[in-house]
Amino acid sequence: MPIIWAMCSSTCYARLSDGHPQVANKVIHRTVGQRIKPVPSSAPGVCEPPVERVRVQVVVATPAYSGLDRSLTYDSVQPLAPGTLVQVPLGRRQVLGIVWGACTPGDTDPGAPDPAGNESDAANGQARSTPMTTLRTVEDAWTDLPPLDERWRALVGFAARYYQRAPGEIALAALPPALRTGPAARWRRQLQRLMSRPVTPDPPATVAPSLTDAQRAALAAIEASDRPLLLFGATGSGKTEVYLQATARLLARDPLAQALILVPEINLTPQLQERFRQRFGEAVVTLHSGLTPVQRLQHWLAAHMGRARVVLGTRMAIFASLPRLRLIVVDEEHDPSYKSQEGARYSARDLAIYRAHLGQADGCRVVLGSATPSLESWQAAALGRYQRVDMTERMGAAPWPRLRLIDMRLQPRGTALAPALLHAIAARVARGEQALVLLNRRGYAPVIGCGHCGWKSGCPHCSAYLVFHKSERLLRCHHCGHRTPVPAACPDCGDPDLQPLGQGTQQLQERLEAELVTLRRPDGTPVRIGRLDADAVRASGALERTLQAVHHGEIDVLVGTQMIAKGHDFRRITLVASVNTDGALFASDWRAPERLFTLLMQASGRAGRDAAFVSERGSTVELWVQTAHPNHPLFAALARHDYPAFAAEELQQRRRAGMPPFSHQALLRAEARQLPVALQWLQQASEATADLPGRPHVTLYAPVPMALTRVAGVERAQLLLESPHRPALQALLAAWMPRLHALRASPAGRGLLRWAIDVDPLQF
DNA sequence: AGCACGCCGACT
DNA sequence: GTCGGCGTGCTC
Repeated sequence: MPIIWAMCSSTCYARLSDGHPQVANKVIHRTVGQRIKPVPSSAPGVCEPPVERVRVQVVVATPAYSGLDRSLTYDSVQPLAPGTLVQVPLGRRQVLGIVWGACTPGDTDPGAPDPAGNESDAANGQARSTPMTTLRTVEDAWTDLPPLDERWRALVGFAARYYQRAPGEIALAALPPALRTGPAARWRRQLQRLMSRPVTPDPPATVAPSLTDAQRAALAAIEASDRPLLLFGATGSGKTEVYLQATARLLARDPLAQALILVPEINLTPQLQERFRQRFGEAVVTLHSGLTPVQRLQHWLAAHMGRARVVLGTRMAIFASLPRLRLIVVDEEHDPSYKSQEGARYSARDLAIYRAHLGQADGCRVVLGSATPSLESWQAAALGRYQRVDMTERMGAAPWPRLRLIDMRLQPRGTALAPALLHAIAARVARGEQALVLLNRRGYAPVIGCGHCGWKSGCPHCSAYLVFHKSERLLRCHHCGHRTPVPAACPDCGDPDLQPLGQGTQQLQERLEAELVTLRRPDGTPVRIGRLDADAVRASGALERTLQAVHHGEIDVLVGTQMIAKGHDFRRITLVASVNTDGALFASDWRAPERLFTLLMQASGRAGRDAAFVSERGSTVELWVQTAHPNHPLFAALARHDYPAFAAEELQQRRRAGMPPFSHQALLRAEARQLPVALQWLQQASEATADLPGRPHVTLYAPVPMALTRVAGVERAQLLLESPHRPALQALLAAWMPRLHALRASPAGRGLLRWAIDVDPLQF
């Protein structure tokens, strides 16, 4: 006992004398465990006397607001190359870290400023002079794995600086979770198994289809250009074949080169994945959140070791370790899912540009492809920063769908589906054609209400309505997950007359089933209505089953949210309809028109993919849109499938209003139990910018509650910053961060739950 | 973020 | 008299 006492901290001693045996025992065990355990070392023999002790800078997964946002200094018994994975003690835990700077001699004067060549540390070098004697030791180093290369670290460093996060947070989040959490032994086995596998066979010799002139021109431009390439190609114009052949030619030219293909959501584009597999076989790996931990580790390792030649993945794949990366493709570059909405809010598309820039000396190219590019990219091409290549011709497809606008002002109030549209759908189904019906609301009805007193089904935790899900007989909150049985009577007045208000995909499906129940297909079989939304695809395999059923013609009408507009190549669809369009047209979000145009273009691209099928039965291809604003200029451009015209119009408005891409924005978000706390903190944060660099060029707006103020019992508010000058905004944000940390810790931050900065926000 | 400590309310 | 809530603070 006396020995233990001597090693205990003073608090522990005090506890013992307090006479709380249980508490004291807990403390003793922990303290003793920590102090007595000999420090394991990867080179036990050289531990004493220290031979080549060095200090290393290590980043670990600590978020920016933890205060530990810079690299940590550890003692090491051997020099470690930057990029080496290490296991280090942090508090009572052992965590995975990455060596981030060059090693420095271990015998430096403890008080001397950190001599590591780490600029961020040098800039914030105050109070970093941890005395040598207290330095803890690197526990283990994965020296059998090649270190993460300099370019990768530069990418992570840039992302950290630009998005105002800790390098360690971004770096560690980019590694497969199994590496971070799994036991080292299992990880080593994986690595060895992978190393012992035979080398990836060369891609199968497939016959690539011959290219159109436009495709050949695009291919040539990819190889010749020293700028990012914006591939402006209509749906069905053969963009994918350009990606495939650009990749094939690269791999043939350089036997070690790697290509990175980014897609918005891999589950929704099984056909793209299949084509890459067919063309490149084993040389392709995927990287996305749907993989099992072991798969993700294997695929990541394959990329890191250079065994995978092609990585096909979602936004997270932008951080894959690819030592011989020579080509990056961002397919559907306008898609908002490239912008991360939690954690470090990075844009994979923007980082792709930077990553290609980092690899430019080695001839790394980047291609952004879209039929409806983001206005940011469109403007960059107009300014010559990107090179634009057009592919306007649709291959093998029928003429563009004709736009049919249904003026909802002329329909009886509350009409969900205009009779004319219903007839059109029925006519097509009777001819053996298919229809796609878009409705961006899942569930049966977005809200239920009391016809007597006006009560509506609000969520108790959120400032949102509970959505009525008829099949489950539940009211569900789509924001916090709250679920409750549908009440038999109004909770306020007891009236049993509760009505579903508005229409969701479930109701639309039910409605169409009822309306078309007597209808028969050409072969005499009854009509089938399918549904595709987040609820319908929750069950595993449901998505694939439904997609297959549409392909095989078992489903005649597919109702769904925007996910039905993406990527699928359905051959027999001749009619696409948007049922509830106006919500997006006049939303408070100023990017809503852009998203609507993109969605409707994308959706109409699903129709008439097979020209022969359409002409065989003398049919036409149509896009039906129900709207109360048929004269909106957006529809004029849509009728002509004229993205350039739409972009020109929208850019002109943006320029006048000083909106992106003519300005750059950042949001400071704050969350608190009480709204005033969040608002007041933002106000103080705003005032704390007065003397910051860049301030004269930055506009700060008043703190406001978010559009959806309360989610899961937390009130959210935000402060918008805007500047025509990106460096000014960046300088302000960087200088602001330490003050925000201080403000959080001060009395002003009392009651604040969280805060975060979102650079280039997409959602407000 | 984890993970600890510490100080207050309901139970064996 | 203990179990357990989450508020505050620290981690090279």
